Amino acid sequence: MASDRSLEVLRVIVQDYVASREPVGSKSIVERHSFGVSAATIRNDMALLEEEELIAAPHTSSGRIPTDKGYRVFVNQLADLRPLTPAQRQAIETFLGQSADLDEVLGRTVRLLSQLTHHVALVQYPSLTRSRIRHVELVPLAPTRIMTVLITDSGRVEQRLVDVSQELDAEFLADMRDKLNVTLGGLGLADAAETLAVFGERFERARRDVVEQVASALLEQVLAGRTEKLLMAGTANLVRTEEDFTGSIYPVLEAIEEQVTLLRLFGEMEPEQNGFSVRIGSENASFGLGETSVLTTGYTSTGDGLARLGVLGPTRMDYSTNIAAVRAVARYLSRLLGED
Amino acid sequence: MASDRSLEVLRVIVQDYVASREPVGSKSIVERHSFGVSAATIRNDMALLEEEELIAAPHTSSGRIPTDKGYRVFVNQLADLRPLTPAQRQAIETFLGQSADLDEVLGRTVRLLSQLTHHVALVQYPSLTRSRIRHVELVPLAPTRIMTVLITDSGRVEQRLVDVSQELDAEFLADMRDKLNVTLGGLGLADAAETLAVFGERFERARRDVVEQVASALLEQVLAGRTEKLLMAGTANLVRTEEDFTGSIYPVLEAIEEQVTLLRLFGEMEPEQNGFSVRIGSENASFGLGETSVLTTGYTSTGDGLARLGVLGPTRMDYSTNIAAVRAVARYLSRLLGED
DNA sequence: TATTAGCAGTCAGAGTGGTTGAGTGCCAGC
DNA sequence: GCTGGCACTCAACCACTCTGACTGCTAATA
Repeated sequence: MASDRSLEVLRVIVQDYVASREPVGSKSIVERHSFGVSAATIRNDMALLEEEELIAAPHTSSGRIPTDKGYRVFVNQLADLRPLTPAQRQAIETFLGQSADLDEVLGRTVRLLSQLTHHVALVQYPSLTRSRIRHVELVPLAPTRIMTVLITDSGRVEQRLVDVSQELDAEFLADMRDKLNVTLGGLGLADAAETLAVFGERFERARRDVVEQVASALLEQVLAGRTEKLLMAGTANLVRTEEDFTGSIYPVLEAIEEQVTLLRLFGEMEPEQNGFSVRIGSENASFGLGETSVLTTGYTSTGDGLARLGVLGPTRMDYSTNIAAVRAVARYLSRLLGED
Repeated sequence: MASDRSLEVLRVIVQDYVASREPVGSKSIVERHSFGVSAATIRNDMALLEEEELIAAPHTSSGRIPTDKGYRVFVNQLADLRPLTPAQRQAIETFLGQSADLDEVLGRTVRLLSQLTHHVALVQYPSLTRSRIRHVELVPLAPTRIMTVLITDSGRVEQRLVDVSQELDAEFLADMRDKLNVTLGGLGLADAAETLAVFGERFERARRDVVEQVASALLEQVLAGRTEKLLMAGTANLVRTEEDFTGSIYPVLEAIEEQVTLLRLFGEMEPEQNGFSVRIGSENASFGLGETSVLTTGYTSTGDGLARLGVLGPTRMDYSTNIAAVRAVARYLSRLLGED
């Protein structure tokens, strides 16, 4: 088993490699850190770490770099999160300080997180699955065309167009809207789906067809609410860190442009400890992201852990600082949305 | 002045260079194209073109590549747009065939255009400035907090939260909503702004404060409607064409992530001929996009030329094919949205 | 006057070989 | 368990040469 000191050696190797992007040698370790032992001793420790596959040599006569497994051990041991600088705290305050609607708050959040970490930031919209229907609106656009608008208590607004088979007068529309709101208001989405399926029965025969057309549009919206959405910012940062990737970063960019991929990834990120979750390098290989790490944490919108946010960057990243940033932003965002 | 043949030579230089990414020499021209003259003659023509700064040599003993000015002459002369392949037409049909709401149609359009051209695709939302208010909705979220929803005839939906200073009962809210809809319905946004400014006067003193809070939220939305929005897809393609940029593509990606930049660029793109507009290389230098070309055309949403869409890629791109693709997509989209 | 063939000159890029220096692995001694 | 020392390895760098793809020019030709 690796001794205390060799774990410490792993720690400084990760730190120095992240900072310099160059393989770390035994000599530079004793120079930069006060271990109180000679380079040869460090070499012995490094041999140990290499045996356990926590570090590896790009070529025979070079320093060592951490393996994915090494990063994993490093992160798991990570106790001291580097606290944010006052300037960073300030940035969070001013960025998120003003109230606005959900779209705008999340948009600002994702840009903020990307600026704080200098990596790609991701913010998932609060899932609709657990939220409740607050209001339904029907807007006539043309005699046989209406727009249905669904508003949930998480502040999300979904719209859809529906063509109906007969003309609808304003009165009838208002009546239907009121019935919909009375029936659906406050319902969870799953219950709403059930209710909508039989909603047509409340109306007279002649109107039933058209009501069911509207209801099925709403039903689609309710179901579509489960197909989650996410925001992204700072993809340019991937290019900035291009050298951290062995091949081209094209496939990486392609993968993250595919929202579905990221949503699956988010879905797999079970919270490990106090809501926080880290996936390192090859752990993401199945998503075409084998050279990237993803840090996420949950944030709450209405007192319930609904959605996640985080950053994505090269495996060689400053975990300590970034974890602190993700946590801080999530905390602020939760507080902001919790006020609702 | 450049002769007919030398313009033809320019044409094949652009074509071959775009296809091969390598400087084009006189010998390869006579080999690949049947000019019926010798390489020496072509060289004379090339000397002419170089004098007029339409082509340039990366270094003394190499072939020639087109200058930005050369591309410009080439594009202006472009008569034969390469028609889309049947497969591409098919793709457009199936992609845009199904009706859905505005967000989804535009989202699909931008992805489609990016796939057709293999470049970054841009789609501007129909501007709200010329559109009219279709409906206003007020949704109570909490006793002193409501959400205002603004729906325009271009199908756009804007939402905003507003905190008010006194509790509002449902009746009063319904009354205010009805008054708002009667007053604002069908109004252009400029007129709506004026009307909203004095809207409070219609109510009794005690309520005036709270009405004005709501009205000013709506006013903000009306004004915010002018801050235009655009969608982007296919940024990964910029990385694919990385070699076409002299330095890093980082600043390019940064520039296009800044929506404001692109919107300014779009705003400057006056339609040159039949709505189509091309900006080449250095013509975009002021936006940090001096090595990219942008092709745009307008599309119509409600019978009026409201918004633009287009592609952005390296100056060295296949103008003929891409112009055809942009045009075709704009035509389909106009038809689709015109049905409203 | 427009075109052509031939030839000298240029130069990026690829290939070669030698050198350097950072860094390891190992061993004998403390 | 730690240390100093030494032989060994190998990527990175540099200077150098060689090659081949071009052009530009000139003189001959239709």
